[in-house]
Parts: sequence; C-alpha cells; structure tokens
Amino acid sequence: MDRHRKPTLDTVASAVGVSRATVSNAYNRPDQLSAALRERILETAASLGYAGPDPVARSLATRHSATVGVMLDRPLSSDPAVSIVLDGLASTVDGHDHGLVLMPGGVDGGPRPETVARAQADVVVAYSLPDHAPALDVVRARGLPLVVIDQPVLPDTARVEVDDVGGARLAATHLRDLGHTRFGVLAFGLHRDGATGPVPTDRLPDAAFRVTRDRLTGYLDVIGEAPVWECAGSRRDLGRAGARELLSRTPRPTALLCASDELAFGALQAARDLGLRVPTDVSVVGFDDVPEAGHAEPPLTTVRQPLAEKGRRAGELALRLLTGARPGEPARLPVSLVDRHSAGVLT
Amino acid sequence: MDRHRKPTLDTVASAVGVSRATVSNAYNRPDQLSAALRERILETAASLGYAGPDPVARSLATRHSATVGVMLDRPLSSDPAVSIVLDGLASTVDGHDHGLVLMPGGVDGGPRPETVARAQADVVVAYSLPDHAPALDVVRARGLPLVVIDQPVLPDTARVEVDDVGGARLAATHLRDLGHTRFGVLAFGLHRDGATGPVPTDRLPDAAFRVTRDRLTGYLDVIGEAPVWECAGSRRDLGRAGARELLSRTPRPTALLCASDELAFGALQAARDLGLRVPTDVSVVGFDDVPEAGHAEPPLTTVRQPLAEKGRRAGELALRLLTGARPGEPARLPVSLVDRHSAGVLT
DNA sequence: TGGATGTTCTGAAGCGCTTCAGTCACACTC
DNA sequence: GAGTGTGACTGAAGCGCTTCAGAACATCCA
Repeated sequence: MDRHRKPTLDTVASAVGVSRATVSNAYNRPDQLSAALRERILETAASLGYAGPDPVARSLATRHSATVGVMLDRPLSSDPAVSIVLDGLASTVDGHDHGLVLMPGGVDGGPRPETVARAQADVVVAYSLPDHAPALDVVRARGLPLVVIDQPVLPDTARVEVDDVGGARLAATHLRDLGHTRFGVLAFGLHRDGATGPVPTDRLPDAAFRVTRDRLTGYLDVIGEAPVWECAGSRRDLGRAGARELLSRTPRPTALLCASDELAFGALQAARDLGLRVPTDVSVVGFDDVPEAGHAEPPLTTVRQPLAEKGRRAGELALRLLTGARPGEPARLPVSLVDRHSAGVLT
Repeated sequence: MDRHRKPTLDTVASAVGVSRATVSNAYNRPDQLSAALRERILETAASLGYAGPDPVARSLATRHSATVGVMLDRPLSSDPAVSIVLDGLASTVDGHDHGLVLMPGGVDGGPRPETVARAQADVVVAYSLPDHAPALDVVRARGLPLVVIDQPVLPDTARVEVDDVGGARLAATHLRDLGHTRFGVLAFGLHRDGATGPVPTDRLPDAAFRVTRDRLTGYLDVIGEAPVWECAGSRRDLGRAGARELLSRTPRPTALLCASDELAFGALQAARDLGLRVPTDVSVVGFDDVPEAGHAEPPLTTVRQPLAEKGRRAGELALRLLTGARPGEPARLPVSLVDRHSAGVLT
C-alpha cells in the first residue's frame, strides 16, 4: 500500500468492496445502510488510517463550511472584555458543530481585507468595528451573512448590543445621587483620527462610533455639561493620562465617568499618582464589569453588561442566519449598576 | 442574469470570453496573461459581483487550506496569558496569509475530538494541553503536523517552551536572598484529577504536567522542603483559597511562590483578607508577568516569560512544518525576574 | 528565412466528497 | 400470484477551483 498518500473515501470503498456513496453514508447517514456493513466499513477505515471525510472536500460538496468567522477591531490581548465575548461565541458555535475562524484587527480597526476574502466561513460576526472598516465591504462583496456586535449600525443587518445610553445614565445618576456636581468623563475615540485629548464641544454631536456616542449621551443627559477627555483606545495607560489631566483642573472634578473598566483602572491609578483617595477624594465609575473590576483597589463600581451572553447571542444569531432567517430586530441586552467601592458620597 | 446563484469562475470566464484557466490565472498568476486582459477580467468580475475564487474550492484544488488550527486547554477568558500568546500566533500566521481556527478547551482539558476532526487546517498548534488529551489523538489520526506550546512533551514533535525550571529558581533564589526561610508554594494541578489542596509528598515526583513539574522542581531545588498547595486551575479564586490556607499555618510562611500571576493575585487578596501586609508581613512572587502584574496592589514581583514571542515562535514553527521541515529541537525562550514590590526583605 | 525562443491562452484532468435518482432483492398483503 | 412496499446499496453528476501539458502565434537572431 502506498503509505505516502493519505487514504480517501475510495481507498476505503474499494478495500471493503462497496461504493463510495456507501462509505460516505456510513459516516453521515448511518440509517442508510445496515449496521453490520457500517461496522465493517468503520473498522476497515480505522485499520487503513482513514480519519473520516476530508473537511474541505465535504465543504465543497455540501456548499457550506460549518464555520463562523469573527472579525475583531483590535488585537485580542488588549481588553479582557473581548476574550469573554469571544468565549461565549466560540462555545455556542462549537456546541452546534461549527468551527470558529478568528480574524483579529490590525491597526486600522479591523482585519485586513485579504484575510476576510480568504476566510472559509459561512457567516461572519463583526465585533465592534469602525463604521467604514474595509473588512465589512469584503463581507458584503462575498455575500456572506453578517451579524454585528455593538457597532456599526448597518441597515438590514443582525445585531446584538446593550443599552449603552441607559447604562451610562445609570452610572451618572448614581454619582449624582451621591451628591456629586463636578464631573469629568473619560470617553472612547469620537472619530477615526486616533485623537486623544480634551474634546471641544463641536466634536461631540457627530461622533462616528455608536458606542462612544451613546455612552457619552447617557452621561451628559444626566450631568449636563462636563469636561470630556477622549481616549483613542480602551487602554489603561490612556485612561491614566486622561484622568491625570482631568484631575489636575481647578476646580477638580469629584467624580470620573469612564467609558470602560480598563479606562477606569487607569483613572484609579491616576488618582493614586496624585495622592488622591478613592472614593474619599474622587469617585470613579467604569463600564463593562470585567472580572478584574471586583479585584481592583478599591473594587470598582461599574456598569455591568453581560459579556458572555453577548457572544452567545451573536453565535445564535449567526447560526440562525445560516438557516435563511431574516436579520430581524437587534437583540438588546440589559445592563445594571454594580455598586462596589470606588464611588462614594461627596463629603 | 440569475441573481440568486453566486457567480463563479465560469460565469466570469464566459462573460469575458476566455477560459476558466485564464480567469484563475488573473487572480493567482498575473504573469501568465497580458496586463490588459487581466484588467478586463477583473473589471468584468467586479461588475458581475464576483468576489474572487472561492476559498473552499481553492483549498480542495490546492490541497491546503492555508489555515492553522489552535487548540486550547481551557476557555479563552480564564487567563490573560492565553490571549497574549494567541495574539502573537494570530498575527504571525495572518502575516503569512494564513487563517486561524480557534478550538477552545472544554472541561476535560482540550477541545472536543469532533471539533478537531472537522477543523479545516493544515497544521495545528496545541497550547498547554494535558498529556493525554483526546484532541491530540485526532490530530495524529488525521496526520496533521503539530506544534505544541509548553506541553505535553511528545517525541518527534515541534515545541516551544520556556525555561520553567530556571524561572522558578530565579523566583526562589530572589526570595532566599531576601532572607526568607519559611516558604509556601501555590502550584498548578499535578494530575488530571482536578484535585485542590495540600500536596502529600508522594504525589510530587510523578506529576503529569511538565510545566507544573518543572516549576515545582525549580522552587524546591532552591528552598528545600516546603508546604505545597495544589490548585486545579490557574484561577485567582483558587489561589486565594490556597494562600489563605498556607498563611494560616503555624509557623506562618513569610514568602509565597506562585506558579502563575493569576494565582499570585489570589494570594495578594488572601493576605489582605488576613490583614497581612505585602511585602512587610509576607512576600509573594508570581510567574508569567501578565500586564496586570504591574498594576496590582502592590505591583507584583514575578518571573517574566515572553508570552507574545511564544505565540509568534509557535506560528513560525507551524508555517515551517508546512513546508515539509522536520520538527527539530524544541525552541526554548528565556525568562527573567521582574522585581517589583510584592517581595521584600524579611524584617 | 528558418529554427529557436517567448508569450499568451486553452483543454482536460483532477482535488475528495455528497446526493439523488434509481436498481435490485426480498418481504408483505389481499 | 400480481401488486405494493421497503430496506440496502450504487452510478454518476457535480461542488468551484488549480494546474500542466500543449497549441497558436509572434519575435528574434544568425
């Protein structure tokens, strides 16, 4: 026997003395042949070192690859929230015998177009991509079904999101109820220009990212005007720098609203840098409720969004789209305030 | 035109009036046809809504899918170290125009066998799997090249690892030089039984996991005998519980050696729980140097391993294997001690 | 001017599998 | 004993692409 060439369906078929169709059925439709024959086929296959139908060939023949692609806006490692969402997504599709191909983002907020063009997937989910990510065009060109998590908002497209406005309001209201009146806010990027710094009011209204816009809206709805510092990314160091700025102003804000926990961790650090005590001197509230939030010093008061659930819902939507279902209304998941120890009454 | 059926190579070929081979060449071997014709083909393709050769069909014809699979021992979200390694891996293979299919672990330390059987990949990398993960058998049965990160140690298999023994020695030596003599160690699981608790000495010698074994060896080489607490997973809560136990003994250890940062974070918390100050009352040293280590309270002294580099190297190895290269010697990456503030002189 | 050399394009054979319309043999039923 | 199922298997078409050995024609140099 030729030990160099991998065995195929044929190899097994002729070894057993049946047709290829029958061997195929042995794997895919056990009810189509007698149990005895099936047993014989499987045994022969094993002894031949045949590991089952080749996935690629099967995909071509069936015209689906049983795989969902996921596009991220950034590298995987930057924010734990991403991992959690991804986990929910992965386990959901895996549970339905689908694979997951990962397309992490590069510098320009999304995977490279070539990566997407090459990906073997029946459907793709986009995680919090910028509005005009080139990757999205490729998905459209290929005619693949799409589900987006958080953003961008695309017409006639399946989506799962959380109530960002409501969540932000929760955070702001909590602080206001605690007696705070002088606020500072640490926001995500408003535009794709990677700007970091204080936000002039004219930059506000037309922010390009839905999530940025919504959280900001929620904050400002409640607290009225306030200095906003824009951070190009959800990164601790950017939060630290921004918070340090905000906290150095006179009069100093007594409370900081942060668009993510990661930013809030940075703010906690900035407070330490300046010798301020949290929450005695300044209150800090985050957004996301990543696991670390509960372990911060002090434990972070934050807005919880169901991250794993987001991934799961996206997975279910993707799978549903594969059955030909229409996108339907966006799934909107609830948020809630987790009151820990980084926000306190104004003394 | 039939708007329901996606255009294929043929569609384009007959629209332009050339053979399929030529259209294929337009995409894959521009040098095989005149620039003018190529241009015309690409234009027609675009106007027809043809998004380029179907990846699956191409894979079948070329007999490789340009994809590397990665198997994890656990869910993605549990430890930031995983994300970082994955990131290095993903960007490396993406840079070489290969995709990444993700196979996260379930409960039994590895992806489901069916998942691996179905995955469309030319090569797979296994991240820190248990010695006898079923997933590994499937990889072997399919005859796919394999590169393992950390463990298990398999004969004739490409591998990338760090100097775990050396790293552990570094940590232990540092503590000893600081004057400590009473130690406690927080180790990973020694066996696949998910045991958590104090380790009887007879469980030690034959630990099933290389990483566990090596780090433990490194510690004990330097400090001699010491109480060891086994944690079934690299989880903060397990570290906290274990450390609380260890720190409640009389005489109390003055220094804790932890097999991972995640465990060490738990230990820090346990110290707080008990009203002990770090490093005044007790020193804590971790292993990994995840980003959070620098932000812990106090910043964690730990052994740094080049996580991203590990992923990158694994990616390069995987790609090399695809060219038919032999596995070669395991790549061993260096570790170093990062001296921050969680370990101090014994007072 | 004629063989050698290129350049550009084509035909046809696969890649390894699924699937559907049958064929065949063997029970049943009345 | 004719009709009707039914269970078990097969033949062949096809999924959408790549690739390789040429064919057809132009170009070049001696």
